[in-house]
Amino acid sequence: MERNRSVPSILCGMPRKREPAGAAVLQESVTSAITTALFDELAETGYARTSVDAVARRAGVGKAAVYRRWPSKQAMLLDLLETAVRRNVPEVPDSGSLAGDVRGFLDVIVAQVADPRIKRIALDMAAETTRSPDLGAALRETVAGPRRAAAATVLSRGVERGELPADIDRELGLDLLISPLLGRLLLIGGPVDDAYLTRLTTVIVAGLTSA
Amino acid sequence: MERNRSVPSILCGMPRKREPAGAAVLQESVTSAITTALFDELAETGYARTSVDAVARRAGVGKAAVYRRWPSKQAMLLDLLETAVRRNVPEVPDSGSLAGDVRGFLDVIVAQVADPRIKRIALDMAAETTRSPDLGAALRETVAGPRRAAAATVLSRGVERGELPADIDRELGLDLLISPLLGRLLLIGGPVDDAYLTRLTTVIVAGLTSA
Amino acid sequence: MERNRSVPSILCGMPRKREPAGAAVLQESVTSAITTALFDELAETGYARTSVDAVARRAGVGKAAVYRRWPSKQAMLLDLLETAVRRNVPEVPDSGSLAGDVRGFLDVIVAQVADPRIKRIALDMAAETTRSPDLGAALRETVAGPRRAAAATVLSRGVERGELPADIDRELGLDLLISPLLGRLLLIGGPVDDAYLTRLTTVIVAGLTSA
Amino acid sequence: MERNRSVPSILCGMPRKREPAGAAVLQESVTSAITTALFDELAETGYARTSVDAVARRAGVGKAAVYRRWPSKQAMLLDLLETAVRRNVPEVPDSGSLAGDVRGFLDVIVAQVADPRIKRIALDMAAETTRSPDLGAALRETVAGPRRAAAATVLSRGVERGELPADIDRELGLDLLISPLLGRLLLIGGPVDDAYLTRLTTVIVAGLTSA
DNA sequence: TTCTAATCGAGACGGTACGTCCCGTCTTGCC
DNA sequence: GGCAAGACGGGACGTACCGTCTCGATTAGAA
Repeated sequence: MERNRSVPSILCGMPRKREPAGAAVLQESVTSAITTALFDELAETGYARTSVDAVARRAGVGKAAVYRRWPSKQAMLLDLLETAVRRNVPEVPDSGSLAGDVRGFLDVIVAQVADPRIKRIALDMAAETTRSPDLGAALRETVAGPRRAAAATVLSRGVERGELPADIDRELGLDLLISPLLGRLLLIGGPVDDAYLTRLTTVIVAGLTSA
Repeated sequence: MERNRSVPSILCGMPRKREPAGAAVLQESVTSAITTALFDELAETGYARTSVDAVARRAGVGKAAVYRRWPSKQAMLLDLLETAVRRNVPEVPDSGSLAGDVRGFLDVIVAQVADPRIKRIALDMAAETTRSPDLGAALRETVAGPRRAAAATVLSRGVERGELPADIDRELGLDLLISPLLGRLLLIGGPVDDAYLTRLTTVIVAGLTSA
Repeated sequence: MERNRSVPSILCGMPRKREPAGAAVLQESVTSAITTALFDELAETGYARTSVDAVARRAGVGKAAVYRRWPSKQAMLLDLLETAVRRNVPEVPDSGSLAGDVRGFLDVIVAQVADPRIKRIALDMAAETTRSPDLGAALRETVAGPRRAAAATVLSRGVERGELPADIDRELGLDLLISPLLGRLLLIGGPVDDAYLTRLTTVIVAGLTSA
Repeated sequence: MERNRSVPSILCGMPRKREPAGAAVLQESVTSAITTALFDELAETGYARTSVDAVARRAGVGKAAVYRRWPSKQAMLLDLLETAVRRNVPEVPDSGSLAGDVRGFLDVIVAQVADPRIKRIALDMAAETTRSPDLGAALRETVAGPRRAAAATVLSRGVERGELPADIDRELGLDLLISPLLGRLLLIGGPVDDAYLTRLTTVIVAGLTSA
């Protein structure tokens, strides 16, 4: 039942307790068949048009097997996003300079959103956030949290090195590191190539220094 | 028949040509009843859970009246967004300084996304963009276009005043003006108050100057 | 407005009185276009699937033009049946013998139901009769009445000639003349050729004589 | 799954084969709830105005449950008619005389058409027959067939007893037994009481004898 | 090993919404 | 006023999913 435990409790009606006596256990083969089918279905039809029926059919699995693992279509999607995103926890190596660290951080973000499926689900979830505050909180904790922590490290190193003032506005700094790139990647949609990242790094460093 | 003409052709099957002879005409009273009902329904139930049946019922209107105007639920929503967004074309007065113009521009964005319904629909549409490139193009033209134009004006004035280098990277400049705030408003979700905007203005100006 | 006068008042919500003063008049060309289109539509799609919209479209006529003439789809159909049926009022010439008259009467019935469209509408109307007693009465008066009158003439001549007893059961006699053939034509559906009619004439005469 | 098997294949898209493995099965309780609701609805509103929505609502059942059993409203109605009609297969006991057998046969017909719902559906189906030859064939086989067989028995017994000539025209004899009464019951609509049946028996016997 | 309980695929269940079609009425502008 | 065109409110059609529930058959832990 680790599966359901990985979904924040807000998102599940009630995570099963269980395993009392002569119990059976969710078969991993079934779980992974569903996961694969879901990813394929998402890639083909998109989130809004993905149906549980279709996923189960594609996985050669009964619908009940899906609902035994996740309490709803949304929870299933969310769990998927989280897993995919968790697989790539941002880890920004100390490059020795603020500019290097900033560029490293940007590269990590780009790498993570490179998969268009991630982009889709992320946007869908962001949209859903406006309806469900609980979901927003869950996402902020599991998805945004680790990323902001990594960004905070970049800022801290800058302060330690003396490249940034000690009283820098952390909140604004984090936004400056994350938002411009994320906004372009998810909302604006223009190309994000090496040159762009290089110039973006420059202006972010300038911005941070002035903050 | 301005109604359907206002929807980009990609979004409707085919905008009606019409008015051959003694023709009937979509009644404005019905259109506005539907629009009102749709906005109310969106506010109450959210995009995903808004049904055409419910909108028609609330408007005291037959379902056919809806489908006579828009070819699908999606097209209806989209047209709505466009209309709402078009009602508030950004107009940044010349404040005499780059910092003033930047702040003015940020204020306009905040004002437009203030209505949480706009925020919802905007995110839903952004999400849909990842599935339908045509839709993305339409949105970029009608929604993003005017905003980027306003931002471009801010940059131009800065160059004229000598506050910005003449060879400034326009693309990056526009992103810097738009993305950080939009990212926070739509994706990150923290508070955006006067103090935040003031500090954001500072770092943007710093960033632009260095670009 | 003779048109609507021909529909029994039971079938129309309220037959127009009209022609009071500076009145306009329904154009005969439109009426006949509708009639033709209706017949064609019936022949192609059948009663149940015939829609007023389709008839009007085929006639190149506005729907209102139809509803100006008949209060409902059903009334229109009924009026049509009545007209078609009235065009061919049964007229059984005195052949000089009971057997000859009976055969003549049967021939008239066969001729009238020969058109499969008449058969369809007749059955549809019979079916509708079970729901609407008023319609039943109207049909009995305008459709069945004249036919039973013609059959009654056959019986009367037989009595006059002395071929039938004077106290013959008229009701049963009429049924015997009409039902067997009508039942076969409309309900059973087997072939009705000359030989069949000859033999049927024989048994009907035998039956009548014994009544 | 006998339900769908009982519907002639012409009427259903394709009767389900089924029961491959641990399969689900249409629940009899639901089927009978639908059947009851349908009969009630027919009695109240009549065939043409009976809607699947209303039947499902009255049965406390989802619309899908109906469409899982029958492919269309029409097929459902037809299956119903067949079932109702099959429940009462005509069985004419040997009364020892032709007149007695004829009267017995007439009584059976009257009994079967006594339920006005049967009458309605029968006429509706007869009407539909003119549009769909396949339906006509199906009805002739399942509905008319057994009745004509029973009538044939009456004729055979008459021949055996020497009351009828051995070379009697069977086809015409069957028509004479069935059509007059059916015509009156379904098409003409006058009263059919004991006296009427008595006299009708007399003329039919006379007709048969002369055939 | 045997028992036993939760698993499995399959799919029926009550619902809700979809987008289409038609009914009979109403509206608009031309004649 | 009639006319063609067609929008109107209403409501049924048949389809597709949702999330739940029910079947036998299978499988795996506890006794």
